[in-house]
Amino acid sequence: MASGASPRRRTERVTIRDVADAAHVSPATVSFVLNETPGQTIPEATRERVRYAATRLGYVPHGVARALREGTSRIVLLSVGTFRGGNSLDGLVDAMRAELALHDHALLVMTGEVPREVLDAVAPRAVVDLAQLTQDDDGTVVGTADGAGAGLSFHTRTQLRYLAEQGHTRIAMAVPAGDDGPLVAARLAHAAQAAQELGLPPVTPVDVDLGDSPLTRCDAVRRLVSAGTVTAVAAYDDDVALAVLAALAPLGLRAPDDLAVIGFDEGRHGRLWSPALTTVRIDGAGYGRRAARVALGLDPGPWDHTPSAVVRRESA
Amino acid sequence: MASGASPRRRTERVTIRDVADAAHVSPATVSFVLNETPGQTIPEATRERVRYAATRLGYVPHGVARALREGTSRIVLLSVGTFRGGNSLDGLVDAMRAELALHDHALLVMTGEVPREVLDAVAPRAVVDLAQLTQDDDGTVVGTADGAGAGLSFHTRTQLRYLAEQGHTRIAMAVPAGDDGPLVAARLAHAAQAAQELGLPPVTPVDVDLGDSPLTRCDAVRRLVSAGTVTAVAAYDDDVALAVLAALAPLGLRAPDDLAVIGFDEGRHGRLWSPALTTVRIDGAGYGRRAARVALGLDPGPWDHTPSAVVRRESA
DNA sequence: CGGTACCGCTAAATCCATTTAGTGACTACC
DNA sequence: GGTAGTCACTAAATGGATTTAGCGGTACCG
Repeated sequence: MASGASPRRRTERVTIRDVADAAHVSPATVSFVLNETPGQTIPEATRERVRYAATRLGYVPHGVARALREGTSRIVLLSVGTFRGGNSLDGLVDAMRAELALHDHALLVMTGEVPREVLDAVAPRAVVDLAQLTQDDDGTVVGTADGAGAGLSFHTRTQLRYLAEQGHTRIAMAVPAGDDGPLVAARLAHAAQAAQELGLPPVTPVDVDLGDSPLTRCDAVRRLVSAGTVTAVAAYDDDVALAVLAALAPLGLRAPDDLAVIGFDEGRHGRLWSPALTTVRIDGAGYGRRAARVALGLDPGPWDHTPSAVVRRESA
Repeated sequence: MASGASPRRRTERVTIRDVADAAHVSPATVSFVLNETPGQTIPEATRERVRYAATRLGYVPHGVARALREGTSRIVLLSVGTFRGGNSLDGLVDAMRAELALHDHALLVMTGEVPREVLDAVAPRAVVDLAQLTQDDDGTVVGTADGAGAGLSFHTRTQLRYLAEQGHTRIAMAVPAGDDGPLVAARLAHAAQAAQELGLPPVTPVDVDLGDSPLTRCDAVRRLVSAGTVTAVAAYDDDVALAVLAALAPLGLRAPDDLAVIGFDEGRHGRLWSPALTTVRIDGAGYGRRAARVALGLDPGPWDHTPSAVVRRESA
């Protein structure tokens, strides 16, 4: 059958059949060779023929066909949600990509929710949600109790420890107003835990309005300072920290003397500010590698993150 | 590996065959009805049966299978340089998504280059590069001269016009040092063109180092000001503008009196600065809609972007 | 009445890689 | 000699939707 009379080449695509024909074997054999399928006994001479033909023709397996057969594509989706600004994300993505590449997978990074149509068309091997990943409680998902969650809590401790070392004990944590996402909750929880471990009194949560109203921001900060309840603010991230710094100036206050401010997950703007923002630099690579391995169902291996470091500048 | 449980778990997926059986027709008929394939004569009674069965069973066509058959998935890939671009990107993405949804397509946003494996696994209908519209029908690039380019040039003119209205004639354009990307080149070209149209002398390009070296930044800015060659700076984007502002302070200079500074594509930080950054707000929606239509091979229709607006604050 | 046109629908091919079941040829061992 | 086992490889099924070719029937035209 399949009378070779009319090879209707619709596409230019080189298929496994082309390789098979060129190497004088069947498509099955080609698949076995190229995938190094275990349990097949194929002499080196044949393997060589197949590989040579594949290379010569420039054969690349059709990802879609493979996905149909295998059930999922060799893609992992990373959903970064509304995660904005943190520089550690770059490192995380790079490391994740590298680790996935070792296992013949690719990484697709998306912002926000993953729409069903995308899920359906891409059929990713796994979906990693950054929010879940960083969640403390051993998630249903990729995060494990001693995994990323512990990592985040670790970095929050770094942040608070620095303030404590500077002599601060009455500390607030500034979080973006109106954000009830899991990341905010996680940060507050980690702060509470870290405060306890460091022998500090509980941190006060403070909402900071990141919107267009400077007045609201100033209000929140004024209340903080005038009440004299706190001497330092650990911010949710660098953006929040900058908002706090921006609110200080019109009040005639200045960091770090009137209020020490430390950011988190170093961004690109803190450096430019005056006073320059002291913050915490997080190396995302460890998380990335780990997330990749978990996503593929592999043993994540030992925890290997680089300790977070305080970037000491002027604001704290 | 780590499993005795049968991996042969049949998927619960409802296929077109299930719908066909339930509606007592063939899969072909189901396909015709659900896709409203033109040229088929199917009585309303049958259509109703099919649609009812599909709804009742919760049938969703398998994107991968469809992509295999059709040659491409119903996904359009948008490749952006970086997530941290201007805010207009949000509007652009939203509008693009909406327009694509009208045609039963989904949008996938990626940072940076699209790796070949992803291209291969997703088989997108088209790839849109933010810097240059490209279509991936057969790998050919279909950048349109009056595409995003014309729009960008329009906004650059808005930026320069504002400075001209404030009485400035000697103007520099600050671009990120070390970035030789197409966007930078385009901005400079547009600025040259706009200057000519506005009857201004040519704008001076200035490299601004966004890296960790404040000294370099200050140098560049000092040269600008002390030479007295320019009185205003139009920045490549808000980040560059902030870097310029940050360089002014240690020199004892202040915007807008010593040097007027205007940003571009309003970001989130300019508002916080002192002096607050005057910038240009761009509505990305028009571009998004257009990009979507071009990607699908439809008539893009007339330009429908909202005119860009100057966000007047303090720095210019 | 023969021809044709259309209606309503279906069988089967197609897209491409993977994988199961198996075949023919050969060797090994009792 | 016969059974078993290995080797080297292949045919065919599989995944699910789309689409072409076409079938049996009715209606209409000349």
